[in-house]
Amino acid sequence: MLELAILGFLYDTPLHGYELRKRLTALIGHVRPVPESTLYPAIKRLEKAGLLARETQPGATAAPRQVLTLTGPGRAQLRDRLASPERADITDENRWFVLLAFLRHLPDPSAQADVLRRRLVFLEEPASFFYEGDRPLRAEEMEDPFRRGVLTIARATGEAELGWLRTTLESLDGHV
Amino acid sequence: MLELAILGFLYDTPLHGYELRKRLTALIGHVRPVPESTLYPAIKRLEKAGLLARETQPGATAAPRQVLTLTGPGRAQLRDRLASPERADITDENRWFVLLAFLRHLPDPSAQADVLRRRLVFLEEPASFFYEGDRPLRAEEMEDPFRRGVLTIARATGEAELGWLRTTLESLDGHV
DNA sequence: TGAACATACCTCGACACCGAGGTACTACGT
DNA sequence: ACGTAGTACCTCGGTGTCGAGGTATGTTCA
Repeated sequence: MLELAILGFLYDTPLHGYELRKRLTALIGHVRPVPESTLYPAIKRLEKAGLLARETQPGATAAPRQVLTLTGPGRAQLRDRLASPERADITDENRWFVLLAFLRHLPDPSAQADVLRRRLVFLEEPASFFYEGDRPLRAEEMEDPFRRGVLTIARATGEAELGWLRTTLESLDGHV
Repeated sequence: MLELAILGFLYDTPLHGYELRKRLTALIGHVRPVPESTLYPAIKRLEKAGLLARETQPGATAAPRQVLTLTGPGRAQLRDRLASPERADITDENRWFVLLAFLRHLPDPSAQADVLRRRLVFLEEPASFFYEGDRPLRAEEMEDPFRRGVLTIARATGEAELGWLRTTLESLDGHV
């Protein structure tokens, strides 16, 4: 998730680590913080893998900046991760939102539609959180108000997203 | 998240690891799988911390079972984690749902209400995912359909949950 | 002058995650 | 007799996470 977001932000424009961290925090910091001790090793990893290059520039007010730029393989890697996401990028809402945030970087609308369809298939799988034996329990039959809340909220989310997915897919397919 | 769920399930009834894994998979497996190589070390951790005890029983059909039972400190620990959740348990929807799944184990309705109020405060914080400089961008002004989708879905989820939180808080407060 | 805060980057160490693989037994079909 | 699937538990090793702490410069305010 972190690596995808780094690649996504740098795809638009080169950034130094500190600025990158601010943008990452705006995107995913509301859910979980982005500590520097996670970010800087991640940058190193991506650099070592040849996905980004760094260039030292004098700092605007303080220490020198390491300006990070995606390399060719780095740009290809982002498109690849967007076009062929891991299962967890589809199933985990946090990761899915990050993926959506950068999906516009996939050049082909039909490839974008394929990704949306994977999420659609996932959302259409019958799923419940709570079971009595093998039988899924519906919100109406839960006496626990908190578990009922989980089902109620999940259902509302699912419906909102299904609606959005269907209209967006229509308009994407219309452009082909 | 995993540890909270383990404590939550065992609070109801003792279970052996294999059955515990099935229930964990039903609860959170849809978002991310629960590998045995994560579960068994987690059980060991909790045992080492004195939160659960194990008792070997002959297996129903195969290998002997390790039946896991929460100890007194284990039961106290669950109530403590429910009553004073970490920030990430409030902000990360996946973790929040797990917490909700077991919140009924908090004996005091006003303590339950306090936890819901923490989530309410979090949801009421103005938050956006996307910024232009410092200014948060609204769904209407995003030309990127995917980012617009993120905002649309997040808003629908937020509204559904706020509604549920408010009515549930009313009924909890009514019982005090 | 001095404290506080922001900019900007870094390491270390403890620990959690998890794919791959192993062990051992039962049940069922062919 | 053999393969497959399910039950039931486990270790190992590579890797990612992250709190704590460190280094250095610039600005702001008392």
